[in-house]
Amino acid sequence: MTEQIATRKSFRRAGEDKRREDLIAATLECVAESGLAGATIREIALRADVTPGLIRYYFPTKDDLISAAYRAVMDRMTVQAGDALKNAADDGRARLSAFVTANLGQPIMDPHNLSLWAGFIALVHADPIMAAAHRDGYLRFRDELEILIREALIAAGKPAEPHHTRRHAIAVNAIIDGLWLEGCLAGDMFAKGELAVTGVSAIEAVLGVSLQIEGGAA
Amino acid sequence: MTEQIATRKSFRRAGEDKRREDLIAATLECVAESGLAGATIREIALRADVTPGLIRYYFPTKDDLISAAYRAVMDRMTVQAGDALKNAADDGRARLSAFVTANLGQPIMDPHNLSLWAGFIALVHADPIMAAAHRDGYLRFRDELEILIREALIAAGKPAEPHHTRRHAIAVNAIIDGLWLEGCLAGDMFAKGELAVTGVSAIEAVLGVSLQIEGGAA
DNA sequence: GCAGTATTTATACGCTTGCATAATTACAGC
DNA sequence: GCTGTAATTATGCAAGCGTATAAATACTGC
Repeated sequence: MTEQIATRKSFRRAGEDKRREDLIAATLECVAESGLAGATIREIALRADVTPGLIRYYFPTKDDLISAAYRAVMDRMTVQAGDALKNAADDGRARLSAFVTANLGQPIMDPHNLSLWAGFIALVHADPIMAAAHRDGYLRFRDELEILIREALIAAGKPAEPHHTRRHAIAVNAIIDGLWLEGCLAGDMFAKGELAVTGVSAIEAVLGVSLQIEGGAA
Repeated sequence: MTEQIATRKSFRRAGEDKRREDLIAATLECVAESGLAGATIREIALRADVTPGLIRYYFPTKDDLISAAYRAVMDRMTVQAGDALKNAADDGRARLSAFVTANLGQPIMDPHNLSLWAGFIALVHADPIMAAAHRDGYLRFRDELEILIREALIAAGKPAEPHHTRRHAIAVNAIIDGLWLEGCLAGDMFAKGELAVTGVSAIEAVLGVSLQIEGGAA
């Protein structure tokens, strides 16, 4: 039996980018599993197979890490929704439909994402910097949506005046957010794909346009 | 100059109900001001003008207090929305419209409420008790909404089959939640009453029913 | 190979937290 | 008024938190 004297942890250096990524990933794991309260420096370090001190080397304060993680989640969701557009048909209606469906299905509509998001939203009220970060994200999302709506209206041969598309964007954004919430919080109460269908239908009604075109995309 | 020896805090006994109310109110103040993280036992006790130990007398654990506070918030919002119905006309369409408008205006659509709500939602994923509390509130709200929708459809002479009203309730609930979110987070970006109007319009489109009847309610 | 430095570990400090327990005190019933 | 008890305060503890700082180590350039 070898004497197990306290020995210093062996380690390998990792590039700055890699480390930051790993630390953010570990943070998201913690939050996903036990909420923001469970995302302690020590627990995060444990998951990243690193000692707590190192975190401070890359993120001066815990808030820096947390807000970086928040941005990462938002970016990830944006990218995931964007990917759905790449595979969509050219038609504006199909694109809008694909966008909505992507946002109301896996992996975006996920309780873990909600936990993270809610934790941050709770901070928005107290922290102006966080509030600004959130507003940026919100406006970016809504602008993207407004463009998709305009394209869908045009594809359907309907007028697309800015005054109307803005209001439509607000309403459609609400539908997506609201259903996303419902799905994240009580996904088991709905059949698979039910919320996506519900969302597309509601949006069709609001826009007065059918988003289903014959021989739809895959 | 009187000797200021450490003297025991004087106190008056309060009824059990009153104390519970006060403690919950103090909890809500804390959460509203600085998020769930700011709602510590000591800070809550301070606001309620009570010593920390007393909290344990009424709420065995902190989670008990927090979840009680969450239920209180939900109940309050439910009551406020319900009040709007009392003053509404008899017509099902007017009632639905009033309900939506109430939920998308003061005092329900308020950043403080959002902070509270988000803080709790962040816990739902990790805490089964909190999850149950939320689900109860959600279903109660949606059921109430479904009844209003059915009445509105009937008032408009439209069929109101359970299969349809359920889906409608899901969609309308999403619209209300989504717009409520938008308003709470960035109320200054919208004209007063804009979101309520947007919500009613969107719901009219989804239901295929006009909620505005000639000589509308006050 | 060797020296220098950026990266990582180790250790510890000061604070705050939720919770437990014992001592006190206001009130109710007689 | 006195007594008993329920409500409240006071005190303290053990654990966990974020952060600071110094020592050790893996890698880089020569």
